[in-house]
Amino acid sequence: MRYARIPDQTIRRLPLYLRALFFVAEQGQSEVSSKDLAQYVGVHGWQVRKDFSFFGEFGRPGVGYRVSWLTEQIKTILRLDSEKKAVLVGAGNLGAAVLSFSGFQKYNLAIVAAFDADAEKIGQRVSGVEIMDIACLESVSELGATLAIVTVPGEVAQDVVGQLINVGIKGILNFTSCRLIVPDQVRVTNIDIGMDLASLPYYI
Amino acid sequence: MRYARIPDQTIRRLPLYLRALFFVAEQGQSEVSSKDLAQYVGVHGWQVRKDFSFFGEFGRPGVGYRVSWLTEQIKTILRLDSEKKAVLVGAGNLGAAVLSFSGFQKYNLAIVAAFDADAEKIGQRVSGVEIMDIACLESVSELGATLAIVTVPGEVAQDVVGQLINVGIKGILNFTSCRLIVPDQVRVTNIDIGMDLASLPYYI
DNA sequence: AAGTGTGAAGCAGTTCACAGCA
DNA sequence: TGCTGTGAACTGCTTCACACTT
Repeated sequence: MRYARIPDQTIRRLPLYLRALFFVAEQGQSEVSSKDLAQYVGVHGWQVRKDFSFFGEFGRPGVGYRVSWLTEQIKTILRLDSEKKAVLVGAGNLGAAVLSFSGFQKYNLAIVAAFDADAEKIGQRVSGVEIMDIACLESVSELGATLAIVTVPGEVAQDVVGQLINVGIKGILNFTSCRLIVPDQVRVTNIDIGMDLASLPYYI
Repeated sequence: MRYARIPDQTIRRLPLYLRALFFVAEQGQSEVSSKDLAQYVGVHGWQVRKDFSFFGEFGRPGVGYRVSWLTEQIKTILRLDSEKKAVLVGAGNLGAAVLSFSGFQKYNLAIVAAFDADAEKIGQRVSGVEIMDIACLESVSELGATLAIVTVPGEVAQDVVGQLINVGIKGILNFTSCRLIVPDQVRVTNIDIGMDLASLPYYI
């Protein structure tokens, strides 16, 4: 099944497997079976094995998967084998909370700069990252950042995103409740806290 | 097609339609076509019509959908026609950012209390919500809250969630990077910022 | 003329069952 | 014996085409 077209759903599960592998490694395990890995992710063993089978033969029958090696494989597939740089735009409450978040490192991600329009905030440091003037957004290309986290007010989101694309940003994590219009080569992931909470009552 | 079993994917799109309807209403439109609504959500018109067809006949041929009426229908389906109460646990950076978020109201959601373990924070008010001692979590049942937002450190997440379920919480918005183990009647939505950002490099 | 509602076709992802390997 | 890898069956969602309504 190697080298076939990879189902989108499989790709979406890979980060979950990676997170589970971090957890398994912390427990001190060096081998893990598809069944155990599946349990941490909330799927079945056959789903795990099928997903991996699209990329090659990762495991050893009768034994399972070597945790460290599998981790590297998935990191490589997800392009997390080399460090990726991200910038944050909008250093309000939510932006500052994201800057203080320490969980990016294990994915080889680094926030290298933050931007805001508020003169009060410019020059200040939040969690070791200096807030720069949003008018200086062109410096993003020199920093080599390809990812952006957008935590600005909704009214300016589309405008900011247009500028980000101009300076070479290819992936956007959008915390505003606006649908962003971007060219095909740019990927957007939306996190809409209000909508996510509003999705729950249906199921209860 | 009315009264058939509703596809899960359809349910997941309903909050997106609702958000789009809020936007359309703000523009002052009172009617909207499936094609226009689809554009705001990023799907095709036939998808919108098919989704709505599971619930009944919502539109008028040649005209479109009445914005206000359709909004009410979707709110009813999603159980957002009456106010739902939520509590927040963990008033750190991220928790405070969520408390200051003003986008819950239009979904008929209200954060009625916040909890933290830090004695320094207890008694303080953040965005009009008083921080209470996490030891007093049982007061949640008196408040009538059924939803919870969990922004505590990962190490205590599972423990906190166990307590929340004991006091009647049925839906959880989980911001920690831990998989929560909950009974079948409890629904969890996970937001893992690190993992979400880590998903982007594959596509670029 | 414009736009909805839906049966049927097509496609993608999930699940199964089991052969094969350590 | 235990666990992986995978063709084949199955399931469910998406897409289409068009009859029907205003």
